[in-house]
Amino acid sequence: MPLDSTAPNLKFENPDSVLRTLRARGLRISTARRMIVNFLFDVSAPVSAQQIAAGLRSTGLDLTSVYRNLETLEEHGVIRHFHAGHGAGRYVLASGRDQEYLVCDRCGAILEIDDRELAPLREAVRRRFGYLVGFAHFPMMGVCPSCAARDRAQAQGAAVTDL
Amino acid sequence: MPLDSTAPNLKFENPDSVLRTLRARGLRISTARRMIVNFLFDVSAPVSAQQIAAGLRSTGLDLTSVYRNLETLEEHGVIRHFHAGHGAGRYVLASGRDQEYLVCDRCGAILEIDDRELAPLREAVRRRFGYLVGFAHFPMMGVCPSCAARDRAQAQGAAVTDL
DNA sequence: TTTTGTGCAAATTGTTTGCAACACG
DNA sequence: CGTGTTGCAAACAATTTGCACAAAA
Repeated sequence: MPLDSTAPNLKFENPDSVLRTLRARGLRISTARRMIVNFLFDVSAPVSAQQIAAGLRSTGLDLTSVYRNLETLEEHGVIRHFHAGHGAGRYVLASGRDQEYLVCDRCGAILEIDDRELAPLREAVRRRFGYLVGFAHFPMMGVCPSCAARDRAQAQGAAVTDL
Repeated sequence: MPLDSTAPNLKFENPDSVLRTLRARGLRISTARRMIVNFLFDVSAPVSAQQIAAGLRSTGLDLTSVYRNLETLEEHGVIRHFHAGHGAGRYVLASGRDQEYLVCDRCGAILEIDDRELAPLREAVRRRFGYLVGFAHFPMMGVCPSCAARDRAQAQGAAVTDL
């Protein structure tokens, strides 16, 4: 089980199955709720509350309602959120799998990783330092392959220039 | 070299050596500056701007000045800062070593680690995912040994109760 | 005396809260 | 119809910025 699990990590095929689940759990299906769930299905990538509100601006949806809905959706296990470095939290639909993340400091690229892939790494940290780490809520931050390549190219250029 | 290195990572024996360095770099030694440097030496632990301002409240030091000084001190390589999960950034004196951190989600405990100790781990991530990760600016977050022990104790108690 | 640095007020970003009106079931 | 939800205004926390004044060198 992942460290940050509070609510169950459910999996949904489509927006309606999410809404039905919410209904079954005693929540009402407001238009705001429906729009947010649809939006998350459409983008199918981690987005901020602002981005959701912006994407749904035309409908007059309020940022506050976005935050409140994200909170309830997360409580009921249909979404999750994590923090990609500085800046706003990112919300994603639950996938049924336990995912952790690798985020690029430079370009913001997000690499989703099945938590089993990082199990050896977490285990190594546990053995060495006694900490039970997790990268689902606070991802590992670093430089992605393409930014690293760009860095190397620049270093190369600089070296030539330096001659 | 650590990923987040911008300014040199210097090492100082005492507040005055810091101040002399700053002076040598053309900065003025204001009372605010001196107090902040002294404070960082006194606590010798990662602290927030608020904590610094609070610790020096009696002197009428303004939070804004704390932030501005921390910024210049960092630019000149005498301090560093990192983000321990939610909440305010933490500032520490530079140590001459490259350090990374492990932070407890629950109790906030901070474990300082020489970056060489995490080199194999970073290397494993690089090989497997291509990302060059670092834990100096965004530490690994997890549950520290004592919180984990407490969790286990509670689980034990719950299990007994559940009978 | 010339900059550099300071305090104070105000703006910014991300997020939360209080409350009256509203609408789902 | 009743209570879960909404929008709006306001509060909040962390941090930044503008500006006139103070103080190092």
